[in-house]
Amino acid sequence: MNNLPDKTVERLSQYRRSLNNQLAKGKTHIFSHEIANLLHITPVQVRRDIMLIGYSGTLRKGYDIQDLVNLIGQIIDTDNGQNIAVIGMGNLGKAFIHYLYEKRTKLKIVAAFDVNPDKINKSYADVYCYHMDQLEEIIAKESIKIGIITTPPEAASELADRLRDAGLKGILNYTPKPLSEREGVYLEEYDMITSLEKVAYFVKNK
Amino acid sequence: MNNLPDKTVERLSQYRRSLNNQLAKGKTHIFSHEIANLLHITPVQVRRDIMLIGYSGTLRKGYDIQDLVNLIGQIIDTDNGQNIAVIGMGNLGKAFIHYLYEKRTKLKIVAAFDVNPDKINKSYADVYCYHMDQLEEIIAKESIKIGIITTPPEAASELADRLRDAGLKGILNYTPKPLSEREGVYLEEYDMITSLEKVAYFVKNK
DNA sequence: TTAGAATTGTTAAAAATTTAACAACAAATT
DNA sequence: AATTTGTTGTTAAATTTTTAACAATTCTAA
Ligand SMILES: NC(=O)c1ccc[n+]([C@@H]2O[C@H](COP(=O)([O-])OP(=O)(O)OC[C@H]3O[C@@H](n4cnc5c(N)ncnc54)[C@H](O)[C@@H]3O)[C@@H](O)[C@H]2O)c1
Ligand SMILES: NC(=O)c1ccc[n+]([C@@H]2O[C@H](COP(=O)([O-])OP(=O)(O)OC[C@H]3O[C@@H](n4cnc5c(N)ncnc54)[C@H](O)[C@@H]3O)[C@@H](O)[C@H]2O)c1
Repeated sequence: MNNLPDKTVERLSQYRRSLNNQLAKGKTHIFSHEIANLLHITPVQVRRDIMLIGYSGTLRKGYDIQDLVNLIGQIIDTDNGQNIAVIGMGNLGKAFIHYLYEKRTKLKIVAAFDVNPDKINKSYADVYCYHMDQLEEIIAKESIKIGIITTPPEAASELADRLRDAGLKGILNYTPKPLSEREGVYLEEYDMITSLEKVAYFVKNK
Repeated sequence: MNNLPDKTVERLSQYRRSLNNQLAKGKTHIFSHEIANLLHITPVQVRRDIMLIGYSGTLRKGYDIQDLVNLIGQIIDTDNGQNIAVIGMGNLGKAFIHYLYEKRTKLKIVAAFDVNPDKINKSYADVYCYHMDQLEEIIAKESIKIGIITTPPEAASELADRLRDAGLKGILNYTPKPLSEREGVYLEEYDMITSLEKVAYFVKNK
């Protein structure tokens, strides 16, 4: 199950989120068009994605939500979860820690790092903040494989090297400075301004 | 210039960001492959996008950065900028306000809204936070056209209706609850968990 | 018990996006 | 002055992603 289209992988994550909500409401089965409504995409796309991961629903009864959630888990989770570090315990770093803390997911933020003495050696939402000097040590000890960069942009590039050298395999960069690719490290970037300017463009032109 | 592919619009925003950095460093001209490196995409894609917006560089000299920045501005900005509101002055709301405050862009956050008395009637990074009761009034007064939702997810759906009724044309939803489409309102969603699970998937499978 | 409605799974078609290929030509080098 | 090198702009091809179409099947209810 390792040749799924990129876009399908993204949607699987969203399916699971919505499906869990439905489960919480006591629903056990769901139709493709219901999932589609939840995510405002088309039912065909839902059915096709589900086909690609090799799951089958029952005709006229829909998909068993729990089964589907489990299967998605098998595909996108690792068996015992993956440990994550946040580097830069500012507004954004805190927002993410707080956010992930509320969800129970296999992705777990197990450490934060900063250089500011005010932030260090304290916990925020159960995540302990270490000094940057301990970066390599803690990454090794906690076998952290993914890092989220929320420092000021100036620090990002050097930091990414350090993370790579410490053995990280994935980096999520929220800094507005785009990073160059590093061999063996999957890189994902996000800049809010891109989203915002996209909205602005469509507001202007539609 | 209003039939650009979605993906090109997204990239234009990123081009501008990087180009401005280069300008700041005193560079005046740039080659397609340099832009490509900055964003880790291919030079062809850069050239093609630039072609689509109708700009021409000079052979063997590259693109005039200032001209290109100006042209991108003409395409994605409105003439006198666009006013934005943030609803929900928590960690994430603050992070965005702080972030946009530092950039000089035509997109300007002119108001924040919250229900918590601790947050109301104070300014954060020059943005004044109003009580939700004043939402419609301030939106009209400041002719706000775009809203960023950073409240708890429970509030999102009702809020989106209220924003639509108040005349907003674009909504950026950072709440993990996907909103349904509203006639006449461009909607963009972002959920960090999707990015994170995508990284986790590729870390696991590559 | 038959006809009609609803829903899945899948193949095929369409649309969107990215990549390749290369002609044109300016600048640098011989 | 001739040749090589580097770079753009653009058309065409390839790839990826979305949408359409529909056969198969189950349920509902006439
Ligand atoms: N991509 C987006 O959508 C988006 C949105 C908002 C902010 N941002 C960016 O995210 C980053 C953080 O934003 P914020 O509002 O949380 O800023 P912030 O100033 O609140 O937080 C930055 C934190 O990083 C720490 N830090 C500074 N240098 C460091 C270093 N070398 N190593 C480790 N930690 C260091 C600081 O002590 C601080 O705690 C900024 O780069 C900002 O531009 C991005
Ligand atoms: N999409 C993402 O990547 C991402 C990341 C982190 C957090 N989040 C989400 O963003 C939202 C905000 O996160 P946060 O960490 O800033 O939370 P927070 O609790 O710090 O902030 C929420 C703010 O909204 C205010 N609020 C509550 N109800 C409101 C209402 N009805 N109207 C107006 N304001 C109201 C609260 O007073 C508070 O100030 C949450 O929904 C969270 O799940 C999303």
